[in-house]
Amino acid sequence: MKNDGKNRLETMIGKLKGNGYKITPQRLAILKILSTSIGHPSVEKIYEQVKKNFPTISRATVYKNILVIKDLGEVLELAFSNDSNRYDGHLPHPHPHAICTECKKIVDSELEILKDFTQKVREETGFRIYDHRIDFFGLCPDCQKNKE
Amino acid sequence: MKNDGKNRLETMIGKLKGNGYKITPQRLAILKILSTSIGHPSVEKIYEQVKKNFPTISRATVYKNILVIKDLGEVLELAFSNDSNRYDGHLPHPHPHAICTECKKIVDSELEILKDFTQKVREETGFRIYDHRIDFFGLCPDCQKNKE
DNA sequence: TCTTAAATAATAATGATTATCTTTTATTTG
DNA sequence: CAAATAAAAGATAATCATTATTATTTAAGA
Repeated sequence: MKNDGKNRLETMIGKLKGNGYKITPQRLAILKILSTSIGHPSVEKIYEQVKKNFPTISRATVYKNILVIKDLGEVLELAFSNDSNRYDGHLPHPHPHAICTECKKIVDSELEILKDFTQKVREETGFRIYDHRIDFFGLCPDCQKNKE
Repeated sequence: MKNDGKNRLETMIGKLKGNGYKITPQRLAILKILSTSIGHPSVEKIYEQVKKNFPTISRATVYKNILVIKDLGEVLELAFSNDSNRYDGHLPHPHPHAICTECKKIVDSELEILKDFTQKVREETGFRIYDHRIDFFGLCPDCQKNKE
């Protein structure tokens, strides 16, 4: 059973309060976006969104809030070297993604064989593994159509 | 049967010549390092190495050469957002890696189930997939020992 | 050997993210 | 409820790997 945005938001707020963080209006606005977005927004996207209600907000505020929420394990950061980071506050645990190289869309994936996979890597390399990053790159259905 | 460094080097040189690129001493030195290293060196590591024989070499030369070789598909680039890129000229096709978060060691992995994995993502998302990036993060055996 | 397009080397520019610092504000406590 | 204070916001500067630029040098074919 997946958490809906409401529950995610409450979880996030609870975690922040429990760790002594204040709930400011700007922070709340950022939390709302992170908890409800399934499109893996960038800082810029979040900034533009929040700006509608808080015209004086600074990009730095968005960055700092995301850092706090990330450190509490409530948002997954997908960092790219040549593009801005993208954030998933809806499914904050590592999971595979399909990334469209054309429109930069990012789609979640849930794969059962992932556990076997991790176990195999463990056996093969002797690493103690505690995180992963699995991205598949290609064309999403929309962009495939547009290329015809 | 894996290519040894020698064969890899010859393959790279052939591809460069075949595409009208000149073989300069600096370029050759970079090719040699890329073709023989199994440790996934960074630009800085390559730069320091080449500098021993070519004290006046510029970092820009290393960057530009890697770009050329990468565009010819002869080196795999592993880009990180908070760390320098790392390069694999030994196995230039996408494959899973185990990355030590302590010492930054990068170990190759060959996994058979990868094909099933990719097929599953294809079915699940409708993407036309042509590339992937699979990283497992953790502690390598050496760093596990040092933590005891 | 000469020619010329490409490569090198030095340096400036880029751009996302982080750091710094002052002002403002959420929350606690008397 | 007001005052105190620690944290957050906002503005702006700094960072740092990578890319772009430009003048000089050089590999390789004629």
